[in-house]
Amino acid sequence: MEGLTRSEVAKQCGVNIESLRYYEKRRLIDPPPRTPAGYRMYSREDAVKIGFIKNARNLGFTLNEINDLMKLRVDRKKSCDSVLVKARNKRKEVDQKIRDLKSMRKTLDQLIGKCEKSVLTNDCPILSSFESAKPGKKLQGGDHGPQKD
Amino acid sequence: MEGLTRSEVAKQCGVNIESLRYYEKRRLIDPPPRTPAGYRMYSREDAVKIGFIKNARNLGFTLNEINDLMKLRVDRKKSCDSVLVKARNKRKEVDQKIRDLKSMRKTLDQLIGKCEKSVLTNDCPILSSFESAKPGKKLQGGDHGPQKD
DNA sequence: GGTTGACCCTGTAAATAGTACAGGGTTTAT
DNA sequence: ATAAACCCTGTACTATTTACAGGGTCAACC
Repeated sequence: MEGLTRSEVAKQCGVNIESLRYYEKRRLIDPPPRTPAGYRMYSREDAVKIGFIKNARNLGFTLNEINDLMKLRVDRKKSCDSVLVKARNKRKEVDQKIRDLKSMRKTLDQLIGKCEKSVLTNDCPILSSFESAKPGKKLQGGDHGPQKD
Repeated sequence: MEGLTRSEVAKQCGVNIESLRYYEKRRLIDPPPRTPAGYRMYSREDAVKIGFIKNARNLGFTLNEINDLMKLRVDRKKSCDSVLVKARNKRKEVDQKIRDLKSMRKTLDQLIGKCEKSVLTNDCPILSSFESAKPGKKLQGGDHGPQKD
């Protein structure tokens, strides 16, 4: 019987053992086949999927969004259109996240630089990391409301 | 009485009204002063802080991590050393997140490209987004266990 | 002054994501 | 055969966020 046990997958992917059961319950992964004793046996593809989930979660995607991401594939049955729309939206989100993180990194670098030169600052410089969400500026039309499928 | 009400801050920062109470309970923000009737009145700095929290959450930081980030400042009282260590660690985390997101963006671009050309395929290209977490490769010594402060 | 609607307060409960644990079975090794 | 290290299930807990019920306050309008 080829396959990986729960703890093996968990170790390789850096997730908690229990999360695997949770992802199964949430239907992010298919229920893996079992050994005669009832032990789950994960395939290599399962492990890849789980690694992906772990990373995407770490980047702030919800499980629902991750499910969407994983369903993004070019399917013979459907036209590409819905996939394209979703992929482009995700791309925009990812792009914004990168910009925000770069901004944060820049701020951290400045802080580190000051620290190395022992320049004292009592205010918290990192708070000004995000130009995009600075309050006091009215957002025009940029409604960040709940995103639907 | 100068200040912003709960709903004003929530609107400006793009957070749910109720989150403000939660952040107060979790001590990420100081309890704001109240009007005679007991209404919370947030300062501009509160709003900046809340906007920061919102963004950092969106990037996958936990509230505890965000609290750490907000406490990063060069203080007369303490030596810079601990700040330096923390800032550098955060920088590393941020850097890794950027790398992961870039990898994801690349995959999305490939998917979009395929989709635009209507190249039909049934496997899910997005799963290969994260080279950094590819299972099947033994991590040597790189224990990604729980990160401590 | 009274009423209405939009706001605020509190406490509590739900939903999502993840973890922990109890009570028990299985595998492996000695 | 017995101990250690796994696995199973169900359940219950944390963290973060959101929703709701029951009630008070404010501004406007008649």
